[in-house]
Amino acid sequence: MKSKATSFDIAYRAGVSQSTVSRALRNSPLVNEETRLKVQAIARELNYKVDKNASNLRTQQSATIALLLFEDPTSDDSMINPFFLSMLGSITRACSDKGYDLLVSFQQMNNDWHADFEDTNKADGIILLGYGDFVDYEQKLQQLIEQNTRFVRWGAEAKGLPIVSVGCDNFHGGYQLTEHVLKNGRKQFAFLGGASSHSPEFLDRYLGHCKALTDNNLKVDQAYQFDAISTEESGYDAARKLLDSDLPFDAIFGASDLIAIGAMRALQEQKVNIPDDVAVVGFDDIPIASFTFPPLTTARQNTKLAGELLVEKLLKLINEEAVDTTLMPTSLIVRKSCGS
Amino acid sequence: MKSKATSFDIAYRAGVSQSTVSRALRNSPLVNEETRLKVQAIARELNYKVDKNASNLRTQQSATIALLLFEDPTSDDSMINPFFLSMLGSITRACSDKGYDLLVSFQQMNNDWHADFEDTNKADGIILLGYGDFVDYEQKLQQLIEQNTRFVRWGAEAKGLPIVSVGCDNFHGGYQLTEHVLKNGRKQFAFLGGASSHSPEFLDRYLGHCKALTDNNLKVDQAYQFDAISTEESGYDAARKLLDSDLPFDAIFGASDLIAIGAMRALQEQKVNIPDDVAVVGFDDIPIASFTFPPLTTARQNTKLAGELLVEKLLKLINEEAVDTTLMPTSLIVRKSCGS
DNA sequence: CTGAAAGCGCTTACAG
DNA sequence: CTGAAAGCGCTTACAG
Repeated sequence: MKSKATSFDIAYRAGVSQSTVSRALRNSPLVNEETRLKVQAIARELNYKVDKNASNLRTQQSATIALLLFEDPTSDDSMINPFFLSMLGSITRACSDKGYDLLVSFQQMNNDWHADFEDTNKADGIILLGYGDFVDYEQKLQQLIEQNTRFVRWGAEAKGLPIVSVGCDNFHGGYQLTEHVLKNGRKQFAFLGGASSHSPEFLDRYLGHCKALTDNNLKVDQAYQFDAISTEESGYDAARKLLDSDLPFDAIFGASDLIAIGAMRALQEQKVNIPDDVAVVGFDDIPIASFTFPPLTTARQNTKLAGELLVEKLLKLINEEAVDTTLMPTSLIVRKSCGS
Repeated sequence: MKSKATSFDIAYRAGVSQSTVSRALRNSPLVNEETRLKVQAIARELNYKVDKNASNLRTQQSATIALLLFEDPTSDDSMINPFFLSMLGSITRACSDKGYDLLVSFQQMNNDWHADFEDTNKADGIILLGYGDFVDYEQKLQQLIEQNTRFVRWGAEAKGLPIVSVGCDNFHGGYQLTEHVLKNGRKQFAFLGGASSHSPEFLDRYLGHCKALTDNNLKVDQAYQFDAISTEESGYDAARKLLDSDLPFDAIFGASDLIAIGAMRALQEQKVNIPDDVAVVGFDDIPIASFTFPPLTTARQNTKLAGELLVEKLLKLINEEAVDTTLMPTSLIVRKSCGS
C-alpha cells in the first residue's frame, strides 16, 4: 500500500524515459517545456518525491549540515546551556535559508565521538559548538583535520591549528565590563570562572578583566579567581566559596550569565544586596539575563550573526572557497545588577 | 587526496570479497572471527566509514528522525519559544539514546511545508512541535495522514483524527492554578491568551480556569478574556488592554509563561505590585520562570518525559507496533508571583 | 564460512 | 530534445 512512487512509475505514465523524468523534475533546460509540465503534473499527482538517499549517493553530496553540540561533562540533562540553544536557533534558520538540512547531535565528551556525519556522507560539513575540556577537545580537532573533514567551530581562535572559527572578542568584553563597573567606584572584584587553557574563552575574559584592573591601578590577586564551569549550580558553589573565604569584595564578574545568576542566588541567600553591596556582571546575554532580579549587566554575544557566519563559512569550505576566522565584538549591556 | 575508502578498498587489502567486508563490518555471525578482525582492523586503519546514503538506499531506512518545529507566524526570529527549546533538548537526547539521528527544521507556517523528510527517505518518521494556527495546521495533518506518513505530535489530542499525540492535561492544569489562587482570596481573574479552536491548548487551559471559577461560585465573564499568542510581547499587549479597560482585577492567568512575563512587565510599568495588588500565574515552567521578579507560579509541563515519549512512540510507529496517545499531568509550581 | 551478482533509485555523460 | 546505459556504495538472497 505504502510503496512509494519512483521515477520509473512516472516515466511509464508519462510515456517518456526515466532519464527524461529525472531531467524534468530538476528543471533541466534540456527538456521540452511541454514534457516537463506533463512529468511534473504526474509527479505531483502521485505525490512523488525524489529519494534523497539515491540522489545523494549519486551526486555525492547531501545538502545537509551536522551540528555537534558538546556539553560540559558535568551538566545534568535537565537544561542545555541557553546560550547554545539560541545559537542553535540561528543556525537552524541560516541553514534553511541556504536550502540545507540540519542534523543535530548532542555529544557527551566522555563517550566516543560519533562525529561520523561527514565521513558517513550524511552531511557535507560540520559545525562544532561547545566542548567539555578544551585540552581533550583539541585532540579531536586534530583528528578532524587529519581526516580532512570540513568543519567550522564556535569559540576562541585555536592558535596554531588551521581551523575556521567564529568567536567573540572575549578579552575586550571582559575588559569593557570590568572597566564599566570600576568607573562606578567598585574597588574589589572577584572573578568566578575557570581561567586556564582548559577553557580559553573564560581565560580571555579573565585576562581582559585583569588588564582593566591594572589599567585602573588595581592589583590582580589570584585569590579572587574562583573556578566555575558554565552552570548556575557551579556559579552558586563558586560564590559560596568566595563568601566563605571572608575576602572582602564589592563586585563579581561571572564568566558567564549562568555563573553570575548562580552567584546572585548565593549572595541573596546571605542577604547581600545587589547591586548596593555587591555589583554583579555576567557574560553572554542569554534570554534569562534580562529577567533576573536585578536584571543582569552583561556582554552580549550576537548569536544571530554568529549562526549565520558559521553556516556561511562552512558552505564556503564545502565549495572549496577561501575562508577565514571571524572575531566578533561583544556589546556591553548595562542593566541594574552592576549598580548603574 | 580526500577520496574516501570504500568497502572494495578494504576487500582488496584484506584479500576477501566485498560481501565479506560488508558482513564483517556489520558483525554478521556468518563471518569467521579471524576474517572479521582483520577486516575491521583494516577498516579502522583506512578510517573507513559506511556510506549512509548507500546503506540507507539499500535497506530503505535511515535511522533518522525529523523534528519539525512550527513557529507562530508573528514571532520574530530573535527568540524561539523556550518551551520548545527545552523540548528539543530532550528529544535530541532521546534520539541519540535510541541510536537515531535527528534532523531539525523550523517551519514558517506561511511558506510551504517542506515537510518532505519522510517522503524523501531522509527520515523514517517525523515529530511535530507547535503550529501557527491550529485550523491551518489540521489540514496539514490531514495531508500527512493521507500520505501515510509516520509521525507523532506534541499537543492537545486531535479529536477525530487518528493521530498519536503526547500532550499535557491543560484543562486540569488550568483548573489547578486557578483554584490555588482563588484559595488565597483573589476574587477577580483575567485570562490572557487566545481561547478558541485556533489554539486548543490555550482553550483547554481557559476551560479549566472557568470551571474552577464556577466551582468557587464566581461568574465567568467573557470580558476578562484577552487574546494573546505565546510571546512576551503579546502578553504585554494583552495586559495593556486589560489595564486600559478599567475592569477591576486582582489576578492574571497567563496562558503561557511568556504571556505572564509580558503581563508582569506591563503591570510593573504601572507600579502595580505583584503579588500584593495582582497575583500572576503562567503555564509551562520555562527556565526563565524561576528567575522573574517575583518568581512565577506556573504549571509545569514535563518536557523531558514528553520528549522521550514522543521518540518512543514514533519508533513504535516505525516498527509498526500499536501506539496510543498520552496525556501527561502537569504539576503546580508555587512561587512568589501568586502571593502564597 | 565465502563469493558473485542483483538491485536500492537516482544523475549524467554519451550518443543520437 | 530524448533514451539507453553506467555507476554511486552498499546489503543480502542465492549458490556453493
